[in-house]
Amino acid sequence: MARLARTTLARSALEVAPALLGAVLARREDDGGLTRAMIVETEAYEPDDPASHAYRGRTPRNASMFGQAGTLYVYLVYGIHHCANVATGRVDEGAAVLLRAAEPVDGLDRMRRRRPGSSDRDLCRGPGRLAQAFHVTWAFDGLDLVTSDTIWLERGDRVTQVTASPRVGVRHAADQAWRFSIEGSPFVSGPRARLR
DNA sequence: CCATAGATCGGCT
DNA sequence: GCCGATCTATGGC
Repeated sequence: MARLARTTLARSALEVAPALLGAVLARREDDGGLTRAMIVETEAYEPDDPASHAYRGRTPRNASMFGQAGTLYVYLVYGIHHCANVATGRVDEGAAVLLRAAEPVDGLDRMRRRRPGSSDRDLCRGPGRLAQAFHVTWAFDGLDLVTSDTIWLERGDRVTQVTASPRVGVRHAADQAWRFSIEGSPFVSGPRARLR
């Protein structure tokens, strides 16, 4: 499987977010096990975006958002869940795409082990679940998805059926339809399965 | 299916 | 102090 090129990620978050649909997130674990899932839902966070962690400038926490395109930005929400993002745009710009949900492809048994009781549909359905299924924590913050042999992105088939909708759980800029998902996929997250 | 509550803690106002 | 780019369990319809 061909890796996603850095040039693909070095565009605005609003361009990269829909482009990541259909791509595959892959992870090689210490024991050699492989985990893969096709991305079905993303959200864009731009530099001038009040909902973005980078909106008020660079801090130790969000530093990875300001790295080169392809840098992995991992943070903790609600004191419990980790979320995985891909830095986009130019160095020091502070833009990123949140990986919200994916359809499991390989390593389902590993994901199930990390998420006991979860249905296969729910293994990667939501940013916190996705991070847990892939065992992505703060230890992965700052890794380069373009060159890392631990976690990376692979090119996928072109996706034509894309739905745009408001981002989940954001208070500011709630009118922006900056959440992108593969239309009709049962692996998309959200309070309700219905979008639009 | 839908709504609500509780968990839990790092980072910033 | 306060508040999240969330998830799960539970209770109602």
